[in-house]
Amino acid sequence: MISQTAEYALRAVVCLAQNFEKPLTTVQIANVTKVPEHYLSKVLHALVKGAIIKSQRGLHGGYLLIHAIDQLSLWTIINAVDPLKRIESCPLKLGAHKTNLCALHKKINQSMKLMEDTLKNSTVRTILDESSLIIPLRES
Amino acid sequence: MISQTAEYALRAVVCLAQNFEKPLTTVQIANVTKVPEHYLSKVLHALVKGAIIKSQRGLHGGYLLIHAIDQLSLWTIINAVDPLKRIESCPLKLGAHKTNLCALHKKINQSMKLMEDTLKNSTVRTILDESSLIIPLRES
DNA sequence: AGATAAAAAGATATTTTTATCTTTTAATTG
DNA sequence: CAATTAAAAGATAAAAATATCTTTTTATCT
Repeated sequence: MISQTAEYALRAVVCLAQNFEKPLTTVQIANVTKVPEHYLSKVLHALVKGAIIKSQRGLHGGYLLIHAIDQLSLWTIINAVDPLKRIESCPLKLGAHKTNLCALHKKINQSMKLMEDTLKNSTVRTILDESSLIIPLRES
Repeated sequence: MISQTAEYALRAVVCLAQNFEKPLTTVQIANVTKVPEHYLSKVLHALVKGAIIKSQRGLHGGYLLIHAIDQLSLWTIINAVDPLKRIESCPLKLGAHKTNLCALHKKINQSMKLMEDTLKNSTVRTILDESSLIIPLRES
């Protein structure tokens, strides 16, 4: 439903949000998020290209969030690495359904929109603030 | 978001619902739904195993719906071929998050639940009834 | 019983996603 | 400038999803 890659991206950004002062390296993020290190490196790169985070090479380098955490939605993060594509046109390519999706695809699309809207309305800050005793990525 | 396989299953069931009197063969369904014939055969088989449809071999055989179309939800169909798995436990396997998901996974899960609920509340009848000029799977 | 129709089952292939490993490039520090 | 650190880039591998093709089994009809 949400790809592994998207889940990894969300973890990485939450991790960066929890440590927003200093750059974190791939290895550090991998340790906290439990994402395979080398795969994470690709995901982080996608987030850089998607302008969610920025990277700094060399000593004391690593990754930093670009956005304020209350401006950054889960949807934005997911979309940077693995767009949740809605149904824009008839999957069967029926001409008659071009402008108007049929009830089946409308309904599927609507259900996906609800999910999308929820993710659009959830900022990283929401996630950090809602954590009480259970802190994202933290064991205790 | 919804797998290709699930989309195919939905199309197949809608097709059967539109022709509920007589069994339709794989080839017939494939033609209407524009699903690759041999792949469809696997999907239909999964629907049989999932007790959504029944099959009849031999001459005049094919597939038939088992359920009344107003008892059958899109979710049930999708689940038979490609379960939309919600987040049941912490993907990081953090002990502290065992009973209580963290805010991140709660939120992802909640967004998936909305989608799931929409699909649970949509029956095949809803889909057929809502079609006015635009009929599912039909060109004109 | 024999011919035919159609699903079931199984084998193989292709594509996409996820994961790993290595080499290259860029930044920092002494 | 040399050494070190870390991201970027590229190459390869493994796994999962999707697709195709062939053979087998079961049912129907004459």
